[in-house]
Amino acid sequence: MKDVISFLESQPQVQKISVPANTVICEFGDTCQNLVVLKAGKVKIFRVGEDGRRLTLYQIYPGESCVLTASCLLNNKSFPAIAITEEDSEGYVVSSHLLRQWLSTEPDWQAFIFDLLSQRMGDLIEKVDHLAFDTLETRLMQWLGEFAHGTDIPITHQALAEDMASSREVVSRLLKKLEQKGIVELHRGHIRRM
Amino acid sequence: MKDVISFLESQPQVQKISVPANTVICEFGDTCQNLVVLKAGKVKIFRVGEDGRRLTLYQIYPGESCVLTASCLLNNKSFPAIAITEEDSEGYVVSSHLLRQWLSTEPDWQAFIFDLLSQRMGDLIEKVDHLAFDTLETRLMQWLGEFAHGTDIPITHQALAEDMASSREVVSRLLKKLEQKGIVELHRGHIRRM
DNA sequence: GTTTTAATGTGACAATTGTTACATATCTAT
DNA sequence: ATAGATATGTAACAATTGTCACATTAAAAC
Repeated sequence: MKDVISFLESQPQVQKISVPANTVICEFGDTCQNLVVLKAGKVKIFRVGEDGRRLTLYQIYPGESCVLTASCLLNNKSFPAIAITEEDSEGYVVSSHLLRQWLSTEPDWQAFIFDLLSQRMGDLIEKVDHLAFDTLETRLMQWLGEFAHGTDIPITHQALAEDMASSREVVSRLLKKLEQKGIVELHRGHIRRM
Repeated sequence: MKDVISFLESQPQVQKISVPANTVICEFGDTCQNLVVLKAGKVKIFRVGEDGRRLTLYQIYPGESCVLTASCLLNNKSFPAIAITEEDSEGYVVSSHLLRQWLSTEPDWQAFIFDLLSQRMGDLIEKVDHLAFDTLETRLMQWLGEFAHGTDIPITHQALAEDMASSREVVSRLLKKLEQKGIVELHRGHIRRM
């Protein structure tokens, strides 16, 4: 639930960990040993295609944890993506053993894990949906739509393209189109929703 | 685990249900009341885009259950897809209440549910991956590759196209290409892997 | 203030996928 | 055997996306 953090704080077995920004936490194929619940910072989980193109699967914010890690731990699979801190981050380290134990003994922990799993399941289905049915322009608008009107969204076209497994030129082109429609204003390094 | 069926058989509270082939079990937006564990038959879960195009998310075989339903039940969300029986099917009906209760009291049930969740999570990530990085031709080959060489795969181009959110003509065209490469043999109503 | 670096703009063209509009072939029912 | 009905083939064209090759511009570093 929302208060995993305070629960974890109260557990003496649980270690804290700090990781600087832009650090690879999990490589593709890694065997996960622990589940980390994020206390502060931001982590991005993405896949890399054979040609190097990337696709962001989801991001992890404070109070959340990585569903893929949980899935790996619970099924002894290897990590099927890459995880990188986008900001200086800290979190609580929960061993595979504790994860399982608490699932039986701590209803709140169980709820937290289930919430995690089904939340991300929904995210992934949405992602599948957008990839299968929507044009890149629609997906771009959808991405931008997650920010409030009048917001300066700090992102480069390159980063946006990587997020969507597309290329910079295509994203630039489409953004220009959106600017002509009056939906955004383009500036170097940031995009403003109108 | 593998023996949910015998576990469920031993529970007097659990009702059985039979559904004929090609019946819609869950509509988009439905509120799920029960989790059904499939005993026999086959169920397909798919999304429908605005233009009517479909995309199969996954299929459910005996001994399995619908992860989306579980996710809905555990988080009180509405069903985000459509479920249809592809064959005459029967299953065990587990109420939301029992589902939760057993999660605390029955380790095997807990394992079954977690397995379900993380298995499908993996499937969805694969699906995202293919949609984002692979051409339709690659996806077709991958689909066909799940069958043994020399197998007659009973499917029409139309059905294949629907499965991949594409159109019949494109699939026909690509299949022809694969036939010329000697990868498949095309016949009316079935495709033979070589 | 120049220089350097990073970000963006753009045109031309290729590849993939979708659409339209039929033709043809193969099964099924009578 | 003939008449639907269903499945497949295919050509021509449009739309979307990707790629290449640069030009331009804004910010950062010196």
